[in-house]
Amino acid sequence: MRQVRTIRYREIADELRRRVEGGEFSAGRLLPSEAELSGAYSASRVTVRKALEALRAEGLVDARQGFGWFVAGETVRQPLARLATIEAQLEGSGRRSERRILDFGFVRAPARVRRVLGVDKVLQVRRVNLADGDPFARVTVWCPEALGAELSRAQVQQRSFYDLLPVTLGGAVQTIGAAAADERDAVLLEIPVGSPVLVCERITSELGGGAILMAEYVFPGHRTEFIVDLPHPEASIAPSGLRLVE
Amino acid sequence: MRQVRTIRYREIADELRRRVEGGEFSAGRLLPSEAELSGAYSASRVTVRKALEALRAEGLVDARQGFGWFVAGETVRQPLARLATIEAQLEGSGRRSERRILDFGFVRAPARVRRVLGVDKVLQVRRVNLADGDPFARVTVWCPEALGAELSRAQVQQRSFYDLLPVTLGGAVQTIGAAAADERDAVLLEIPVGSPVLVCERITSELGGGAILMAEYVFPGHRTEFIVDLPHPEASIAPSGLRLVE
DNA sequence: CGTGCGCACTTGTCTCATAGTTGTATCATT
DNA sequence: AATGATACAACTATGAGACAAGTGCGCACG
Repeated sequence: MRQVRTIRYREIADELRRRVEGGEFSAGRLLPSEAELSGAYSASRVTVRKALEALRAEGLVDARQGFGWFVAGETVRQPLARLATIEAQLEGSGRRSERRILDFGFVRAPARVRRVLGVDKVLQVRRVNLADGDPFARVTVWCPEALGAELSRAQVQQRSFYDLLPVTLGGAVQTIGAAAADERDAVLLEIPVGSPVLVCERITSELGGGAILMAEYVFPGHRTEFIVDLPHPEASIAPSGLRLVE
Repeated sequence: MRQVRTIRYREIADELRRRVEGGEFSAGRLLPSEAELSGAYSASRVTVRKALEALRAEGLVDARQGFGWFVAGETVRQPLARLATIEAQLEGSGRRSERRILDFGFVRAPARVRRVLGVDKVLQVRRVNLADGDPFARVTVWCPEALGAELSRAQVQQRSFYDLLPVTLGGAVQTIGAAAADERDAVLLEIPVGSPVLVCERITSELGGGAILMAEYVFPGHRTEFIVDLPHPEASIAPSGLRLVE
């Protein structure tokens, strides 16, 4: 029988795959550093890295420079309890968050936006939100021209509308639905055309006033989910909840 | 013993979340100052702040400059506390609701259900919910064999599990995601294969205990959407003057 | 008695420093 | 070609500290 020449980095990759899939490193926890693994498996860092990169190619793990290796593929879970920006929630869960502005301009509002905000001309900003470098949401925000007149493209890229607007926010109503990705969103979110997406619409009101901000969010279905904490399920019919659309 | 790599600020965030949710700091009451927490956890103010900001992103706490950190309060919990059974909501909106049981039996639980409920054998009920005669949800419910042993097929057809189970329900956690309809669900819901659906998973716990009921809901995307009312924490914060940290 | 001012304390936001991590080379060895 | 050894750059989490800005409170002063 011929001696099979084992390739060390594949052995290590198999071993690590076993450990990761076995749940040894739960979500959020880091894998041992390359240096530690190097010691544990008596292999050089080069070899350990090759193994880890093989697993990254499979989508099992991922790494950030200066941070470490971690189990990948956990969906972004958005707690749906309070009025917060997605960016804040991402930062809070330790992810890197950026925005890429697609377009920025003052336009005549689409019919529905006109009806909700009660104005004709609006600032419309389309952008893509990235989580750890991957596209994670396509967002369109509309705000009345009067309020948005002071805003610049650079400002909108760096901070959220919630931070920028010079008003006190009163609350919001958000709807969550499912749809199929159209071609434009599919390209932006790097998913196949027709794959399921979560579509949300959020109408934010001024404290004690009417609607001042309207936004549409499109999340890829495989990466995102909302999570709702229900302290007392026996309470009955609510203003919020599931709604049948005609 | 191998050293587990952790991220300090996440540890502190978890610990603080535990303390806040455990009711150690009642609503409106101040948390210890960043300096105190820094000393208590032997971490720098930077790290403590990162933890607190993570909790703020979740909406659990908030802060005001020169004042302190405080629990964001019960006031916001109520509106969301009422996502009751789907049937109750339908009845409330004046629609006729029925259930059609697809199958009813005691089986070995799927892996995930086993992990959540912590039991091996379960009662599994699959059904379709109808609104005004049209299918609008495919539901699968799992409950531990011990609890479901007394239930009959006729019973689950007529009443909801919430009504039937002889325990006091404590709360639930529900996730909402998007997916594509597989063939089986497509037939049941009378929609094309691959069309977008809302997929929800609800884990209900016994009062003061662990998970006792797990359910999966599949709604056709074109007919259903969730609507959520999001109050703003700032609006409900008690004004200054309340300063009660031992 | 009331009012303004300062003091102590808080969060918000910087800077600088350090240790540990991944990313990416180069060169030698088997 | 796979592996080992090494070096360095870029990045991250964390620590320590300084300062600005906001808040609450009590005290001196009018």
